[in-house]
Amino acid sequence: MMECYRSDREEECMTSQDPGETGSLLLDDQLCFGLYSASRAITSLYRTLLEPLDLTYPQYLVMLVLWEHDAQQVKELGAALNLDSGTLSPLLKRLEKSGLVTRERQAEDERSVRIRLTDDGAALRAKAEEIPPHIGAAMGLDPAVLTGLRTTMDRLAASVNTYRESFPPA
Amino acid sequence: MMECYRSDREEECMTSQDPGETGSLLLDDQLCFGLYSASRAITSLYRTLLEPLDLTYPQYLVMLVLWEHDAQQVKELGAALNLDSGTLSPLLKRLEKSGLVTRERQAEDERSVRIRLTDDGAALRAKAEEIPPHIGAAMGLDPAVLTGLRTTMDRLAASVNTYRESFPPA
DNA sequence: CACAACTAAGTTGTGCACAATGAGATATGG
DNA sequence: CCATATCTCATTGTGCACAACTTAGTTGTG
Repeated sequence: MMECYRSDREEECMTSQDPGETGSLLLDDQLCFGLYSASRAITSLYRTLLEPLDLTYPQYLVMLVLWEHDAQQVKELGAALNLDSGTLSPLLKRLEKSGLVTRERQAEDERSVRIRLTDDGAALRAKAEEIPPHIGAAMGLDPAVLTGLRTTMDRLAASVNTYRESFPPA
Repeated sequence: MMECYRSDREEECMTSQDPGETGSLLLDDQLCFGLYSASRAITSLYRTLLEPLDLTYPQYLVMLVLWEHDAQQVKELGAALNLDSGTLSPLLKRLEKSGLVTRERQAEDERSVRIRLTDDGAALRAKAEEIPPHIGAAMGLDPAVLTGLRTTMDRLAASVNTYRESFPPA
């Protein structure tokens, strides 16, 4: 896939020779597609690493948030991860069924549900400690590049979201 | 949430002052999560931009591949996009139902199915030309950074995939 | 107080991703 | 030749994402 693949009838390689062109249907998606591919590759690695913990990557993200700060509302988890209740509600039910969290309606505001780690959920943190080093090793980037990349990603997401929210421009 | 919250047993705030530290549960995911967020933000923008074309982002990617090179096998599309038939088969059926592609079994090898653009599918390219400029504007990165980022993403995906394929290391 | 506006969470429906499995076609070795 | 392995695609099942909608609770106003 990184080389130009031949179909059975023609060779139209060499399309990538137009570096200044950011508006073509060829080049446009090379960054977006690269990002999309990299994101899927990382999720795939997490799938392998998280299999012993019986967690998916989004579930692991929720656990990370809770390990940092227990007993949050669904709304707060959503704000932390940019996920809405349509994604979180079923995910949290699965975590509850796995015995890692509890879900209880708040007495003071019956609309909201507070998510708390169970003892098992809190204990799982120890096993999770083994994961970050693998991720670091897998990415194989030196810390400076890594830090810069994180900043760039944050800015990129912010910029893209701003653009989208003010769309259409008219 | 953007301030440092304490866990229930240690205070590991200020970890971002430890650039060599790639192994904590706090820091690890800041890059992976940033990537995941950026990828979703971009997909979300594509959703907005692609709505008039009645395409999803993965469908658009398939169309991009076909616009570059028509009449490919499912297997070839899969190689180009790193997607398997479990994802592509239903997606291609939806594109067929939309009238953008045709799917026909090859006579010379009854196992394979060749995907071809219809006239409508080929014509849609003109409308798609309007999309890349929006993406470029939304990302707001200068071309040099953009090119570097693309290279980094490719290397990252490759590195992560290599690591995952040779896992467990034993 | 009544009632509209708002909010938090859940539900429904669509469409990826991906593992696992299966069916049918083709290639290969004995 | 024929048994078996391999290949290509499709199917099934699970779990995100996300839009659109619903339900129930809360708040603000006249």
